[in-house]
Amino acid sequence: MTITTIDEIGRHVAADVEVRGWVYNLRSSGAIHFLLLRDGTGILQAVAARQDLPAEVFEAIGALTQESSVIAGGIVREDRRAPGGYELGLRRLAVVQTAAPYPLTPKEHGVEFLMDHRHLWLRSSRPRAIMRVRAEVERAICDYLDERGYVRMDTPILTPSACEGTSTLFETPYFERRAYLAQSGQLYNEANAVALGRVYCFGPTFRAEKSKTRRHLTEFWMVEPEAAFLDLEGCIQLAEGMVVFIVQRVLERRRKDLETLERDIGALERVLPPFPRLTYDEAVALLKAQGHPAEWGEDFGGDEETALGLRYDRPVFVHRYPTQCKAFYMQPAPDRPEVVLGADLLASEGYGEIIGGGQRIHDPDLLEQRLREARLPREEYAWYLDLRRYGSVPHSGFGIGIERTVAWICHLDHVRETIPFPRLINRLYP
RNA sequence: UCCUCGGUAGCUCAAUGGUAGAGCAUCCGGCUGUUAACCGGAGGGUUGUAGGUUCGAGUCCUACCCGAGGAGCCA
Repeated sequence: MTITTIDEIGRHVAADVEVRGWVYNLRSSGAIHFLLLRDGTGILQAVAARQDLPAEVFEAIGALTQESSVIAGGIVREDRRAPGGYELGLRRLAVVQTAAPYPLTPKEHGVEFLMDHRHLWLRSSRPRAIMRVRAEVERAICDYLDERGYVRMDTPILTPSACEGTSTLFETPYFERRAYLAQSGQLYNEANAVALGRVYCFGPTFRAEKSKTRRHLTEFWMVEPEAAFLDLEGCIQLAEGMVVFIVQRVLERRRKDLETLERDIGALERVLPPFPRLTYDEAVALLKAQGHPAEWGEDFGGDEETALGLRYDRPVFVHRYPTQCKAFYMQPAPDRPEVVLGADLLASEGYGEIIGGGQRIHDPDLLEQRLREARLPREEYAWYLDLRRYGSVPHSGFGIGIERTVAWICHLDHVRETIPFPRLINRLYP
């Protein structure tokens, strides 16, 4: 007798095995019970025939409730009538716990109810598939960067300054002072990149914006690579290679989960280099031609990002945004200071921005000037300015949002399904 | 903060201003190959909250609360 998981059940045909898991569903026909078991790796039909089991065990199976935990033993056999092609002919069954009436029935539920029961909802097929894709995306990103000599250096979550930009931060007491939850590892990454050459951080970020849209969370995860001696072109190539690598890896290792989600796999298979590139100027012209009220100098809204992303069958880079709508540290183009050497990557199928980044200012005088123009307190940035005083070099980096990337790859309606316990403006429980 | 839509049984939803119902879930019974199984029966309600109009309000009016979608916002 061997203990096995459901995903490996096919290796044990005709063997006596034990499966440990939970009751997903029970159908009964009087003298035969069909018990669907799940164990986190898959779903298996277990069949209990009256003649094969002691009467009390047969009765106990018939009385099982959804999500009761059990240890089931029996003979594995192939059967075309069974979901998945294999089933377990039950010989033994021990009930670990009989579950109370389970709130999530095998019927449709509304968003609010599901979100209130997120701790239970995670047991369902769809969230399980999404979580496996998310884990694969995270691992692919780390593998891609590790293979290219990038060193993971985690940046602080508690930070002293509230004045990094226009975004609203979460504030928290810090002994006798105040601290703020990080909205990016960007600035610290730049210090790290000068120390180790190529680095990345991978952590949660926090934004206290009152955004209520399908692409915003207040707590989300970002990977941010940063490299010394990297220009905008190198930065774009690094980002393009990463996105292609992620998609290929998910297609290779998590195809079953994409099928569970009924994802159009052909659309993902078309995500190959080179990605189209538009300058911001070209993007504005295209949007105007389509009737969008895009004005030069304004950042794109959700509708504009969606419209641009829908034009191509793979993600599109938009680069050289107006200096006025981007962060103070973005490097102005040498021949055209009204635009910066930055690029955003807009996902295909209308999913909007998944990557933002570019080249940073390396000239100390220019950085001081931009700090003044942005009315940021110089003393808060003394250490950041130091990076330009001691061996400053051109450098670049970008941030990729995990949740938006997973939502795009899984083709989900909302980023809240890409993280186990999403934090939204009106959602802190569970 | 603004706009739109919504809140009825544990869940998903019905109900011309006139007796609050169905499916699923739960409980009882039936069925030896079920596929969100099926068949029969039972229990289950302060219709988001507070007012108002009316002979009579789930339904109409006002305010508030909660949720969804979107806008603004979002280095």
